[in-house]
Amino acid sequence: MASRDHADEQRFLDEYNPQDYLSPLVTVDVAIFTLIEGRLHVLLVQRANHPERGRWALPGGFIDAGQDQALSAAAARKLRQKTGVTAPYLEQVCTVGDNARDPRGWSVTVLYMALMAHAPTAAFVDSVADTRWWPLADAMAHDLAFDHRQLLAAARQRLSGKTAYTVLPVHTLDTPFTLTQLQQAFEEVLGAPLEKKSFRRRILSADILDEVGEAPPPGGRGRPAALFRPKAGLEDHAFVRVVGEGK
Amino acid sequence: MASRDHADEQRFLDEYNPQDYLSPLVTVDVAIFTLIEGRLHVLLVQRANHPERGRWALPGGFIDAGQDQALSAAAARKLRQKTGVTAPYLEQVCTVGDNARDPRGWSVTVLYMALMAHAPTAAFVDSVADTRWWPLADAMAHDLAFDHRQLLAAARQRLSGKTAYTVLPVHTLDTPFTLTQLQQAFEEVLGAPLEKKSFRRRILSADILDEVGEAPPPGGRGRPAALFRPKAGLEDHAFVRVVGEGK
DNA sequence: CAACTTAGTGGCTTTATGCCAACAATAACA
DNA sequence: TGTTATTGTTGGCATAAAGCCACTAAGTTG
Repeated sequence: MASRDHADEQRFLDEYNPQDYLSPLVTVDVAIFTLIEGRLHVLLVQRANHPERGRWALPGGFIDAGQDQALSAAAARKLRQKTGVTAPYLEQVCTVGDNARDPRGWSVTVLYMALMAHAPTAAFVDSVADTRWWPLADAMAHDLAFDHRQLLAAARQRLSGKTAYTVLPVHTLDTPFTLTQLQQAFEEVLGAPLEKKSFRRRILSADILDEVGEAPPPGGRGRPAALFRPKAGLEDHAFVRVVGEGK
Repeated sequence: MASRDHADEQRFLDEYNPQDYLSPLVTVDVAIFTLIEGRLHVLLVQRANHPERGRWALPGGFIDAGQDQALSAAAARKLRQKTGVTAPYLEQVCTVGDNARDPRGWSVTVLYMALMAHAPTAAFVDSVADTRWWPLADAMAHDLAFDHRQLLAAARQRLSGKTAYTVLPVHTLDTPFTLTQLQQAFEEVLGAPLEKKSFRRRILSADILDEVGEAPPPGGRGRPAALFRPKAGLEDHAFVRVVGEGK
């Protein structure tokens, strides 16, 4: 009976033709964030094809059934094509699907968020046509393709939300970095100032950074600062309490 | 030029035929949790069709382009069909997609998690064929269809993770409830005992419940307990700190 | 060496939770 | 009508992690 059922299933699969069923369009989009001169930026691409040709949009597109083993691989591929980066911080944010967001009909997009340091990507991004880093506020104010404005807002919210109890902004910095730089990254992401002593105590007592030397002070003025490098596995670290509830 | 482009796009859309493009299969699955006699249960359905016929699986299936306006509507529909419940707590968990999870080829599933009280659903669920509440541990130990074991694990993890800083388990109880019942729901979800005083202080000072009377003690023994009903908007409440870090 | 600038710390306050013991309200029972 | 058992509720101090603010440290510039 089990084997009978198995033969049954085999026959079903042999006769199965994907063309017979109409699936929604499935895309993957990535909101790639970085810090440039201390400000949050997001990577946008000007659409070369219909629909919404000419509009700026999040990098993304269809899944390549031949190339992509899984959704996250598809997201990583899009990201690699636009930035050259192969191992960024990459996290799934959410999936949006309905019959109105794309003129072609029912469509589904899986949204990812990525973080990376700017310096190593700058040259590559410059070389990719119709692709550039936008200051986040400008991007949010702009009229993006499809529902990408909402997608961007969702990614941004995930970023700040998670920054409250993790060390996500680490991934937007070049290593090594100083604690002041890290704090500024947090402040930019959270959109609010943090208290120096509390911040340093929180980060240092979490034991997630290795001290790796000293940096000359920025602008040549002031005391040199200790440099740190993230320890392995720090993306898993979750604080028991949220940061920045004072004032 | 703008209108030229617009006409251009119109022509593109007129000529667009979805059949020309091969999209992955898209399904929506829902992990529906409830408490029965204090223990976490999940709703499973025995598959009536190939593939994986006869295996138990999470309720779910294809999007109905005619009926479903959006992904969340599709999830709500599946849930309504199996439980009769129209307004449960429903949250998107994640989306899994690859070329190996379904024998028919590249497939994507959007996983939702739902919470509901048991009593109002019991009769309806009983009346639906091939559908029943499984104790969570049994379900996890069972050989479910496709990758539903992993999906179930992901939903379960979201549930306990979020319970640490919200009041999610409220949605698994009939209203009104006592604080002891709520605490027991938390403990079952978290898999660890909580301290009575801390728990009560935390919940009460959050000001998210309305006191609505008194309940006779369970089993007729002991002091009667105050009854509470959740205030509107309590799903948004997030505590600044995680619960249950002691011992 | 004084003035300025940025990094880092001391130490007290505040907030939220952990912990444990006491107290309160009911039912069953002697 | 106590007495005991059972469950709900609260008091009060200890502890953990943050907030706050002033002060010290280590450089540069002139």
